Amino acid sequence: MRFVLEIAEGDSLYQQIRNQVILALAYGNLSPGDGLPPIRALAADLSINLHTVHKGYEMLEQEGYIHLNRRIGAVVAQPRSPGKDLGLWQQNLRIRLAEAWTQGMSRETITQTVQAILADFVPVDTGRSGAEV
Amino acid sequence: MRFVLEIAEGDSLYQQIRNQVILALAYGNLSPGDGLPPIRALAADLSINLHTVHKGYEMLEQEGYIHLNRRIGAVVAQPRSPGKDLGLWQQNLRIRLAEAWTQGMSRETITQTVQAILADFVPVDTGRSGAEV
Amino acid sequence: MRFVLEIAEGDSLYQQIRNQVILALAYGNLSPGDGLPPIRALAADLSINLHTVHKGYEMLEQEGYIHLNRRIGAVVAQPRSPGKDLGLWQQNLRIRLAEAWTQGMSRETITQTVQAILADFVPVDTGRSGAEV
Amino acid sequence: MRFVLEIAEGDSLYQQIRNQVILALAYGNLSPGDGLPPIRALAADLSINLHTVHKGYEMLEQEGYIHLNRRIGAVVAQPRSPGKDLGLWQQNLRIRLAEAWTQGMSRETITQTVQAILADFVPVDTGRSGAEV
DNA sequence: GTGGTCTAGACCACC
DNA sequence: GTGGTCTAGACCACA
Repeated sequence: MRFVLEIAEGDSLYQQIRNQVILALAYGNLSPGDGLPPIRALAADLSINLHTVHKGYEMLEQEGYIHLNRRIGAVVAQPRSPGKDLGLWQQNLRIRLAEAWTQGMSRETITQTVQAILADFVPVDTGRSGAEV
Repeated sequence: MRFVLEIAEGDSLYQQIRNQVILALAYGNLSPGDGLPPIRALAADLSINLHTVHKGYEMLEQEGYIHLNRRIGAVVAQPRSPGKDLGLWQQNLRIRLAEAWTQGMSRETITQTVQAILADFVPVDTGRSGAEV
Repeated sequence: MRFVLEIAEGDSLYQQIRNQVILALAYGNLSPGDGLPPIRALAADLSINLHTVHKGYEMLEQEGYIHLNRRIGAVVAQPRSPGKDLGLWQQNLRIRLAEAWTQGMSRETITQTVQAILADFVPVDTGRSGAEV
Repeated sequence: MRFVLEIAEGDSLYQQIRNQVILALAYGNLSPGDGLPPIRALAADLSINLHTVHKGYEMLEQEGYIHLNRRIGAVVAQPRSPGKDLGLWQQNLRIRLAEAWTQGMSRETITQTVQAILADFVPVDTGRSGAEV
């Protein structure tokens, strides 16, 4: 997979790494069992520090998205049970939607935007896969 | 409107103030023309620093949500055109949805969650005033 | 509270910091609402690096034991819902008990040891408290 | 006995091997005099490195659980006197219990959990042999 | 003055 | 060669 860091957003570098991995998962560019680039390699590739990548990977591991393993590096985990703090997530979503709403976007437009995004998502592949890494 | 700050949230205090105002707008607890609490009063009420409240208000003004006026204080602005940086907003929304998707939430569940949130939103009243502050 | 780092155990430094805080909580030397030493101060006190302390605090925050806040530093959180991954914890406990068992410790002796430890624990104080920091 | 390695566990592979042997001993699936699988066989079976298995066995030998013999392989030793570093073990147990306690588990619940685990343990059979390996 | 992020470089544990 | 830990020092964001 290709990582593209859109620097200059509000998000920190490691947050962006975390987000990119999750997006890649949702879009099917990354599947359970796939390996992520070694920390050092990705760091070199992005010209950022090793520790910054490490922190991004650590965050993903905490959230259950990947496993970090000394032997085989970082691999995408099988999707687990709910886990996620749903309340915090919903509150965040609520704010995002409120932003659109107060900007004059109609319920229909917002819903369509959401649908359009969801339409591109791909079911998480539980089996093997040869996604490019 | 009542401001409630969650000290434990990941968002900074001024971000929370900003978010609460937008949510209040979406839920109809605040309408264009309404006045926001004076900076000093709110700061005292929340027992936080003046600067923090000011920063929150400043952010809202930059985004076009309110007008800051030394004489009459902060008042909610009329909704403007799509001013918002749509690309950044969509990208943020996309990540939020991808989080849910990769956690196993179905399109239907996600859509329902969105609908449920939108259902509670109230059209921004462009010709009223006097909402309790 | 006093931190005593028993170096040379298998645990890493930040793990030991994490453990000490949890023990302090169990023994009532630390209560919800209490402040932990600032990262830099503790680091200096223990003659270890700032980042090592930071990682320990971060771990505690992830586990819900404390809140990290730019304004007021690290404070002990109110006890939350279950949270903890019970399965992993039980497996760890099981191994610990199996070690004792296979060393010839009787059920009675093991139980007594556990009781003795539990006897010294103090209910988590939900109210204010003036525990020394 | 069957070895099952959890790649996602925090413990290293050789630690897991060591733990599984001790658990097998406690549960009576392994008894003094029994032979452990040959290093090569186990390594092949788990598809891990020879060194890793060897390190696990070495650890067990240092702790007095097994004897390593070039001719007859690894055999479970007779239980010895309290050899174990009791202080370290107790401290570890104390932390485990403190975790549960600070998560709100009551003395009764913790004790019951301990009892439930102990109930399944089987006295180490000092005069048997031939358990399936 | 507090924590948060990023960089840099070293050494270790595991495999 | 992989991730894990620790050190060191800089700069930023928030209050």
